[in-house]
Amino acid sequence: MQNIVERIKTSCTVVNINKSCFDFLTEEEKNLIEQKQVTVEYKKGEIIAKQGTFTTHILVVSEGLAKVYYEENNKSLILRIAAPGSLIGLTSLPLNQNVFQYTASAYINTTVKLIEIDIIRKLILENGQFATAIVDILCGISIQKNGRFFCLTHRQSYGKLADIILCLAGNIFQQDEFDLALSRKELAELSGMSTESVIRTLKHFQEDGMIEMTGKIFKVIDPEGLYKVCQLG
Amino acid sequence: MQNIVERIKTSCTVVNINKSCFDFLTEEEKNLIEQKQVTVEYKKGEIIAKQGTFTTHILVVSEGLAKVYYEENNKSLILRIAAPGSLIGLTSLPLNQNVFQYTASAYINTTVKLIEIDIIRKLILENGQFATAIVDILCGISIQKNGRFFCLTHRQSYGKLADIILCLAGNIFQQDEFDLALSRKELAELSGMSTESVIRTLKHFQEDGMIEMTGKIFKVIDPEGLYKVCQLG
DNA sequence: TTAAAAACATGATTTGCATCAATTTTCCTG
DNA sequence: CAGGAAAATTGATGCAAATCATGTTTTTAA
Repeated sequence: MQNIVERIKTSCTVVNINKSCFDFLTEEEKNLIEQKQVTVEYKKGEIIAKQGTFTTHILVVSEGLAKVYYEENNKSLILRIAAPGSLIGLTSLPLNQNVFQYTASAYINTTVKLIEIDIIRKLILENGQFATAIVDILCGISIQKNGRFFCLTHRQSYGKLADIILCLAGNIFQQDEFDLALSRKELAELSGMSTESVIRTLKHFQEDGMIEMTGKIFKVIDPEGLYKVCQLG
Repeated sequence: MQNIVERIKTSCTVVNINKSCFDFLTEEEKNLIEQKQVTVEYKKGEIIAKQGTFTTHILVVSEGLAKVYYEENNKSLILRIAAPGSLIGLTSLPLNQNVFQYTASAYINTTVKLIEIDIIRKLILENGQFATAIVDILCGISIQKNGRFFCLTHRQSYGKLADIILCLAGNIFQQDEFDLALSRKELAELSGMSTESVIRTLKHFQEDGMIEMTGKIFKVIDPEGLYKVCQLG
């Protein structure tokens, strides 16, 4: 299963990072960061960063799972899920954009490291390898977002939900069976559909033998089938 | 009018660049680029870069207007409009992502400069100011994409079209009256709706006195009104 | 200059999905 | 462990917008 899910490329909501940008720092630079670094723990549901507030620090998710979403007119759009290793707040790097461009909240209990954004700016200026790594991260987020964008605008409900399920199994939990931390409502928000539709569609998938559910325990039985649903519907 | 449109922030499809990243290069570095630089002219409709092909060069739009779109399953999603000054192909900067992540084609006759991507990579590594400028551009694209993403997923037809019209007037043509180079079909593609719906909605806007149309000559009469439509519908 | 093709327009029909309404189940918390 | 709240479920209804069908105008190219 693991192989299958890995093989299948979904418009996933998570960006996987192979190598941390911090690996490219010198000992001295690492110290500079660690000196001023602060670690904060957030409980499930708490807001980690609020859109529109000043970005004084870049956030590094070290444990847990965060939801990164854009807000406008009391509506929200989930941009991505930040898993351990993800950076939050990079879009505030430009000096004329010194405010969070999105909100981040904790799906589950989440630990975050805070690094002064000016230090990051300084490192980009001074360490080419680090700058390259940051560029790579930004490009990765961009590519992932294109896929998700396409998914939410061009697919219909079955395809959208199938995509999210494959993403959760393949990228977040990385196994075919997992205890879903998200409610149906959150699943709905993630796939851009109504809660009721999510429930009906999940039931359908179960009846077709593509998934199994016992409460919040999910099991993906037929990833290839789900993938086909993505492509068609 | 110019003031009004500038004041109104839309989820616009264009990224405006105040300062070029190339301004941060030394004379020597500029020469390095110009030595190997090639200029190519594309006719209306021609493909400038095709998704999936190897990115050997970064493209700089110097004249004209290009459509940047993501393709999948014979469907396409317009990511942004590249106006003069825009860079195309930055998402291929990561070494493990050496292929165009989207297609670009010319809306109208367009002139493009080709710069070897390895030179750009080298400059990011060596020139911190340049690296910072590239990061800024990537962040700008990201922020713009969030707005567009939200617009296409959370607004309904009236709001989507109003947004695009404001964007065209305010950011691309930068005046209240302009000769629209795009067909209704292209307008539909941009706003993620059917051609017929675009036609009907435009008619509505005209009847409500918000715009005037004579063939392809567009005039925005009531930008505030259109903006309200964005917010509500 | 004329034929063919593309773009524009408008009315009728269909449909995917949200919304609404009403139960049942699960999960907390005092 | 009880009872109140939130979450999950199921069915009925409504609607925005796509699709279909058909006609008109404009553009293009031979």
